[in-house]
Amino acid sequence: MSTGERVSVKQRFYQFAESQGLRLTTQRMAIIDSAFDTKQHFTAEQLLEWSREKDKSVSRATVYRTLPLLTASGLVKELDFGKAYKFYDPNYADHPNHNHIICQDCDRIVEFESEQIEKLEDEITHNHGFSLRSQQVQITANCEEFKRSGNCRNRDCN
Amino acid sequence: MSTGERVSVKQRFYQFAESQGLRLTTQRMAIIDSAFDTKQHFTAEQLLEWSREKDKSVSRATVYRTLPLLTASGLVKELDFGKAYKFYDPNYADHPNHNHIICQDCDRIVEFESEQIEKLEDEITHNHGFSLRSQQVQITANCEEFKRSGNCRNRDCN
DNA sequence: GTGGGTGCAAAGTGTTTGCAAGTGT
DNA sequence: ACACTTGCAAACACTTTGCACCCAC
Repeated sequence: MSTGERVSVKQRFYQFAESQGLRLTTQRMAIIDSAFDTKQHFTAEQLLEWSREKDKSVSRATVYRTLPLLTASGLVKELDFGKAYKFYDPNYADHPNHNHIICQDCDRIVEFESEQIEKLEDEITHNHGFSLRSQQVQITANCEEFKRSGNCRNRDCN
Repeated sequence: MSTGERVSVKQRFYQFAESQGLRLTTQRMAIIDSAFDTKQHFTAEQLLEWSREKDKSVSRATVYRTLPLLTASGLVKELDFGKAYKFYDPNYADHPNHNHIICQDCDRIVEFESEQIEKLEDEITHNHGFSLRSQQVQITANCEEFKRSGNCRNRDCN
């Protein structure tokens, strides 16, 4: 939650970029900073918008060309919630095994971790003769509160 | 695994169709039969291909117009494995909470169930103030056997 | 200086839709 | 007969790419 934590993730990406010999253009820096200055899940379109606030010259093409670099670093994860567009999650550096509850009422996405589920997944995977590489749990849910009152306390959470 | 089981799922869809007042055109029947005559996960394109084997007049548009009917019945589930196209799984009638291991080496998709994971998911969801509507676990895995020998015993499984 | 990076616009890809013609009930 | 369905092709929405120019190293 601290700012220091965030900065360090960004720094980690810059290290990754350097190790790959990637050039640090102003456009790339605007995109990278936008991606790691938030804890929200974002879409390509949102990332473009944020990046343009920092550097008006950023084009959609460059955003799409930069996204694979972000995911290749392992610091951002691509998520597919079944919509036409993908979401990107910048919180995997700190919480590499977190999962998601997607509320159908308020469109909120809540993250959670469970060592017990991780352990079971690992067991099951090995029992089938595989080794686990990555995992993902998506829970689609409703909140009763929203149904009753037309509002939802989870709206404030994020 | 018995044929009887399969037929009954198909019957269940026909009941659903009737209850919704859907007309049973020859095209629809070709598509429905194709969907429920397999236990494999399929894409829209594969479903079109199978349906055309039964009735050459089936068009891509009709397949795409029928897929939402299949999922609306609850007997087929739409799955997103992060590819450009979606997969459809006709095994949800018998195993409504099953999950998937996706092997990166042999592209095999293995299904599994775990009451323990279900229970944990339910707990976690309620603890966050939600009620669970549906869930989905996707495990991406490697099989060591394939890496060593260039082959994979799971290739035969399905 | 030069090779990687960029913006633009065109192309791609899976999916959806308007419309006139066809068909199950 | 009438409303629901269909095939076709055009339209869509998101993403990718070819190309000439640009700029970080």
